[in-house]
Amino acid sequence: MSEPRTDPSEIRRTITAAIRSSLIAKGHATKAELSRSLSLSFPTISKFVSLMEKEGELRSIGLDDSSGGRRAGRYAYNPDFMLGLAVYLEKEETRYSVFDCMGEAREEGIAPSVLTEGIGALQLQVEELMAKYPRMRSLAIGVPGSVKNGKIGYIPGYGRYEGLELKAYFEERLQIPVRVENDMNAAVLGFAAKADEAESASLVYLYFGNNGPGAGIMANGTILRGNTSFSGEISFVPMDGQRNFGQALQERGFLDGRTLDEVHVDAVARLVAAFTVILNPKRIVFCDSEADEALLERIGQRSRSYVPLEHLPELVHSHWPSDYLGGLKTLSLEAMISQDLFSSRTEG
Amino acid sequence: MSEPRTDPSEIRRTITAAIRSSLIAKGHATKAELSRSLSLSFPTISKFVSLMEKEGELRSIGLDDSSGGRRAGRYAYNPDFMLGLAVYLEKEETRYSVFDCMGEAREEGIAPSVLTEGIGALQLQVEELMAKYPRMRSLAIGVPGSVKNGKIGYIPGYGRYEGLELKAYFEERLQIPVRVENDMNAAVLGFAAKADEAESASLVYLYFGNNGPGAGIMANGTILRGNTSFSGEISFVPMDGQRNFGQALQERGFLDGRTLDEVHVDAVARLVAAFTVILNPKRIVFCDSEADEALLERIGQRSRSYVPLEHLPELVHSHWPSDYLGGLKTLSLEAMISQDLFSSRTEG
DNA sequence: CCAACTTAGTAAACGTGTTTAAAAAGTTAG
DNA sequence: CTAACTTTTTAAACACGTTTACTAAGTTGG
Repeated sequence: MSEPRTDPSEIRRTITAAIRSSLIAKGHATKAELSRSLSLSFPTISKFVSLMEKEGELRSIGLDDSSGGRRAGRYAYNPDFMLGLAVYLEKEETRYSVFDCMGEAREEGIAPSVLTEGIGALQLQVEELMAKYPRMRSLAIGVPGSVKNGKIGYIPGYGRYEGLELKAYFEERLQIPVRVENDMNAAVLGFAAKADEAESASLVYLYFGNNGPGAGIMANGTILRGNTSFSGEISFVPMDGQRNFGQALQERGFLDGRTLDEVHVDAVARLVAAFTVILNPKRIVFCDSEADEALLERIGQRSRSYVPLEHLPELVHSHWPSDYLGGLKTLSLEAMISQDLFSSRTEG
Repeated sequence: MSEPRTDPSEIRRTITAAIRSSLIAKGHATKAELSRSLSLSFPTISKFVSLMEKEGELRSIGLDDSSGGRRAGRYAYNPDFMLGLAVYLEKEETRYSVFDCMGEAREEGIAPSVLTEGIGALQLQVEELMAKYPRMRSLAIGVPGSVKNGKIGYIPGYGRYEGLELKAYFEERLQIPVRVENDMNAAVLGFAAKADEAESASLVYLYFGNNGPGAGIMANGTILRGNTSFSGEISFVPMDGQRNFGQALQERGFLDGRTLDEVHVDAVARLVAAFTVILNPKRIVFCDSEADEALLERIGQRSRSYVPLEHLPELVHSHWPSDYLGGLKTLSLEAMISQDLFSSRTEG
């Protein structure tokens, strides 16, 4: 009961997106290269590339050296053509980043938090940036709560955002595609994009914060949300006796901005084992502010008492804020890339 | 870097598959209905349907009553056009089922086990059935071991099958599409198909056998295999103290064909909690031979001490053998449906 | 029973990606 | 520096789903 998509505008959109994606990933390419890598005929690629160049989206960057015949023209994506905006809402502040398709930041900044103020304040901040950057073409919003289809679910401590259709709200008002995602899920997306993981990879991003631990989970290349958006609430994993993981972390006094204490190694190892047995991920990522190399080594060691070594995921650490932002950029970029060039051409 | 599929033969295959799928699901339809539900133009549907009728794949079943205008011709899928074969390898025997696109069994039977004999014996059994049913168009094989891309991985106790490219082996020799799947994964697919789960559903199928427990896991609509095909080896989930789930089941003497003992309720509840926290599935399915309604109620009760009630999955039981077979049928049917009508037309 | 209306199906024109043929632009050997 | 060869690009013919116009077949009211 799947719907084949054979309408011309859909095909055109797909081809445009493929060219954009390929050109941005590779940096530059010739028409022949695109034709080969995208499995589209040369004339089709030629038509699209020429049109996109005329629109200013692509730039010719000269001719290749000859490889035995006529020299090929080489094209690059024009990074000024479209910009993206990533906004992440935090307790104390709202952070934002304006960036181009190469991921280069054009402007980054911190604004007052809107979590207590409501959506109007956020809308003002976004509209200000859109006015300043008229080529803004997509928006990604990261929030510290559960999200499903652009709608905010449970968001502890910020009741006025609960149940809000954030994606629909901004798409209607801004007329650009909007993506909304939970912070941990964005981080796991960002890490996967950075690490250039295979499309079907499974990956877990762990965070042990002051507001209780959480995990972002990617399985078979997609973000796991679960039936009631409860996926990743690892605080409830049963441990020894009647304790759960959250309680185990707090016992013997848990961190306040400090590194994850070594006394919690066993609790984390049990968690790692549970993930291994259920998801069998390729990697589990820790925040580098919470776990260093030595600690990961100890956790890995301990995990081996629960699960055979050959099935244990690689335990790595990474910079959480960068991955979070990277994930939002990835989401924004995907939305940007799949836009139809001809749908809303109001400007000359 | 995705590859747009614009080649004519691919589009034709997609359209044919969509018509088959829709017609089989609905039982019958008119051209206009198909055109609407598949979002394809009437002339295209008309062309395909007429051709498929001429080939004998569809049958006209008369005219509808008029709904105010010319009466519409109604078409049904011919269940004799293609047959599927499901084979599942077990220790003591090989079971098989020949069935049509409606899932109706045409022949079912038991043959000697080939797990100790090797692949040659299996090939003979299959070829015999193919000779008897010349309209056999796809084969699904279920095995009690891990499978990835049609290749058998770890299969405890049957070393001669380990590492075998089962799918490639039979596709080459039989010239029909072949699917190979692990038994628990097939069961979860079968249950999902039967229960008509949403495409993005998460589902876990639990089994506590004599050879140790296992789980089939579906997340976001796809089967979870994991990085080293270790997903579902729930025997290793850490429990109280230094025990794991497998050991907890065996302590105090575990079942021999008997119902899951009530003394293991806490162990299962901890397992349920782990799944809830990581996958947050909609349902967890137990074999009805291992757990009855009353026991599920007790497990559910106990689980609530670990995880908030509103996030707990529904605990249900189902007939494992039926679900296993159903999953293989689903796989076989999918392969059948997506075949190109014109690729290998040797017969008149 | 015939005019007006409704729904199903067919035929021709159209749009768009592909295939095939030809031209353009370069390299290399003698 | 020209003949033979490569590779890139353009142009024309083709294939196939869609759109549009039209024909077929049925209903209903006067």
